[in-house]
Amino acid sequence: MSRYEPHAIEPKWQAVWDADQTFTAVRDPARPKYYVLEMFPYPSGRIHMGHVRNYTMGDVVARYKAAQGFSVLHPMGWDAFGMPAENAAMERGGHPKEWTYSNIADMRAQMKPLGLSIDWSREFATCDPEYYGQQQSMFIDMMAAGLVYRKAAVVNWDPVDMTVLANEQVIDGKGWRSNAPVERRELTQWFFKISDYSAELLAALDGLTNWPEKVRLMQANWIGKSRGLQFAFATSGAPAGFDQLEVYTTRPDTLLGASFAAISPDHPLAKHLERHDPAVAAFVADCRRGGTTEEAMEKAEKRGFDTGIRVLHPLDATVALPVYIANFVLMDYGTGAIFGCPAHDQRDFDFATKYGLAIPAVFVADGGDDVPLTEAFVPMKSERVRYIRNFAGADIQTGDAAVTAAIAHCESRGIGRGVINYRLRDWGISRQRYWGCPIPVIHCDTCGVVPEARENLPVRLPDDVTFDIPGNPLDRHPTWRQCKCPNCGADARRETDTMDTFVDSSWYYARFTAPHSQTPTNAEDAAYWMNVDQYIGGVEHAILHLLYSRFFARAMHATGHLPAAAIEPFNALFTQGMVTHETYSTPHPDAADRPVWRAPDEVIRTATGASLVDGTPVTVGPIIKMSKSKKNVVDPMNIIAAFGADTARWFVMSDSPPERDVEWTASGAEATHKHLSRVWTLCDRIGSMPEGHQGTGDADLARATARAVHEVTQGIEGFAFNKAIAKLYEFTNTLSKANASTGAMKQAIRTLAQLMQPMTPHIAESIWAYQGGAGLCAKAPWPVADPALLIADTVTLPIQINGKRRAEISVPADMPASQIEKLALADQDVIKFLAGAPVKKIIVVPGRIINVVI
RNA sequence: GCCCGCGUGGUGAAAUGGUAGACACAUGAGACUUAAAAUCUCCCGAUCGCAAGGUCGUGCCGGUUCAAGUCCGGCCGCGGGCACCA
Repeated sequence: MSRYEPHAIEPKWQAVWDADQTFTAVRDPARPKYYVLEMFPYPSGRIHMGHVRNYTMGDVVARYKAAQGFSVLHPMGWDAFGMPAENAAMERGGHPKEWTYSNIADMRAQMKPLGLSIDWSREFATCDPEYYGQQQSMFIDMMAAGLVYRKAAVVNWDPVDMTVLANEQVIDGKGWRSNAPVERRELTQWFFKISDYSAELLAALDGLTNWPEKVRLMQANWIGKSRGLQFAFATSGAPAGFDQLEVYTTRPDTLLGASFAAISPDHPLAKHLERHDPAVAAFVADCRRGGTTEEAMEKAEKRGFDTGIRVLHPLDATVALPVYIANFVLMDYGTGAIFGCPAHDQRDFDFATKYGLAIPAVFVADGGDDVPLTEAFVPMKSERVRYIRNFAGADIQTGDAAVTAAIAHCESRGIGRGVINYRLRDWGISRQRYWGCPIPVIHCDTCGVVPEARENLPVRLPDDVTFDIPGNPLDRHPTWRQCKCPNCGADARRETDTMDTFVDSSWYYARFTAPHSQTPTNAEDAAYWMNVDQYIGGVEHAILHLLYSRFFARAMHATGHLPAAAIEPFNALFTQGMVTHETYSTPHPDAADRPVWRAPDEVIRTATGASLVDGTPVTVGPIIKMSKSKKNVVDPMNIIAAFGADTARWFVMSDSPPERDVEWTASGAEATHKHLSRVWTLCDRIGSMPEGHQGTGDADLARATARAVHEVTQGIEGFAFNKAIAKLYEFTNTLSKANASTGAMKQAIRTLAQLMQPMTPHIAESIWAYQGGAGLCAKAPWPVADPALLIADTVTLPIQINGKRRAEISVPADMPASQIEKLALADQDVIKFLAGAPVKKIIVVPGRIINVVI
């Protein structure tokens, strides 16, 4: 062995693993399986440090589990559909397909040098027709199972680009590309019936005990279960067919505070009135202007239109309430109609104030008076209230009990019923885009909307499209739309919407179990490999991707593509933190408030400050997620070129716990490289020890080795890679100072190589081979610590007097507490501190501590 | 507004209720060198002290306990998620 040269050893071992097919996943019924998956990347063309961290984590788990004897599946693929490819085509010309596949080739080439234990034979991209064809086939199955439907839905419409925009693409109410004011437009869209599964998706969260609590909570909030009363107002003056108005409320206890009713502009009654009354039409049209984004909603002033219709209060038929069309009432929650209780709901209060409606209070703060309100009184959890218009029971004080009593009371009087409502809405998957999976349906004038025939799948995207004009290229393609109805054979038109790319990523984990199957999945492979045992990715996917995947697994089970055991596809989830870096900037020559961002490799960083090469002072800014816009990115390729993959892998796993953000620093990367060099030198030194060398430290070294094995194993098992690495530092330091026999030293460094292998596989293989390890380190069984060696024979116990540490004694580990007590009280320091004071109590925690209380 | 999480040295961080700061980064001192780099060694929470050692110290205030970074209550600060959801 000479110097540590990662560039020599890393490609060498990668070639060895390739030739050996070390990481090819094999369905082996004799062994337990382990499926580890990292969220697959979008092929932007460059890998970044976040990828390195994510895939290294997965790789540590995969390599560790393989060493434990599991049959491991660790695949990689590409989430390859989506808008960036179309944007690139619009900006630079070219074709999304070429752009995407060339990016995939680039990124694969950047990932391979990391030495990840991936089974590349299972690789696919979601834009492969072999993949999206299977997706189309499942779409048709889901249609047959009643899980797909079409309905008109309101979308953000960019009138210049003639396209639907996602909410994120609407900035200040304008299209991000066209800068044109976005309109709300009603389009007929395809939906998945995820809401059928609301209750189940919520209830099953309880079983996901190996998911972060935070993610489960976010999903629960997203599904948004609420309990309330649904009842019908009797109307007067309403058009025929609208003699009842259904409303939903979570606060039936405030029913006596009703002063108006309001319906959504999209409510059937509003739509009916719109057709007959130009004033209503104008108001409703006005409501529809403006985007559907959060900001647009928040800024929108509450506005209403009095329809002239009245409803009778269900508890007091002498009270008639006006019915408004109101812009703040949502059609797709509850019934699209509400009763307004201004005294106890801020929105209703604002509305009532604006339109001069009554504000009758139902309750007041306990001890308070029924005085006119200046804002809605919404009691906090801790506040007690006194009902002044209580209809349901005598001494109801808390919200929940009041609601329960109110529901029971109303039900007993025949007014409505208690219902459970969910916030979760059906999943709209239509996108008016080219670069996505075509929705495999056909519009026929006689048969209506029918699924494409199976034998015609995949419905392929046409290659001859252009992006020089706005709109969906599939819409204006000269021939692609034309087809025959699979039902009657008449001329028909293809659907030109494509699917949301979240559909693609909702089942890729299942496809990895049989990536070349002629059906979406293969029963034996799915049964063997599912579920994903460990899923790893960013917390930004905590809601949508993971919820859609949970729904999709259920839908795949319902349509016979996954076993019942796989309806929760991810047994364990880990959400890793981001890779961050300092930001650097210099003043802008013209605009002082606008900094010029500087990349780390332009900046010379010292302990006290930073400057450019020419001496220009640089402002060191906050440590934030690496991003192109702030230029605070370090290209993994540069790090690999400078120090090798093992250094990059070790560094991203050390110091910070994996769920937290990790800051990339140049000094840290260098220090990691130095450490690996020291390990290399140590290996060299041990390798050149004379054969029969004897030392006095064999027993100590054996104990240190056992402890290292134990603690590194625990660290990896518990996703505490930073702690595992700290133990490896400790063990390396111990080993380099040890005075033991040649055989013991060699044994210890082979174990060190094995323990390092999940993190730094290349240097581990080199050490393993050099020190006479059998076969590949990657395939060697994980070391097991001898439990006898983990127990120390003597322990040092601190002695506290009244909780303050004053002395310590060393005793045999198995000494009984009574004897430790005597020894402690006989200790010179203890006697000095007691100064003759009587001992009230003495606590001996064996192996831990002694506390003397005086 | 609602729901969650987090506050420990100059820095990243450790710590089944039981010796706070393991491990590492940075800084400083030293060895080697003509010199530098590389490498190696040592110090490294604050404060008093020549030292031995003492006192204080995990955002702030209080509580439980023989013992609290850890448990409980109340503040302050930071971060995340959701949000006209009736």
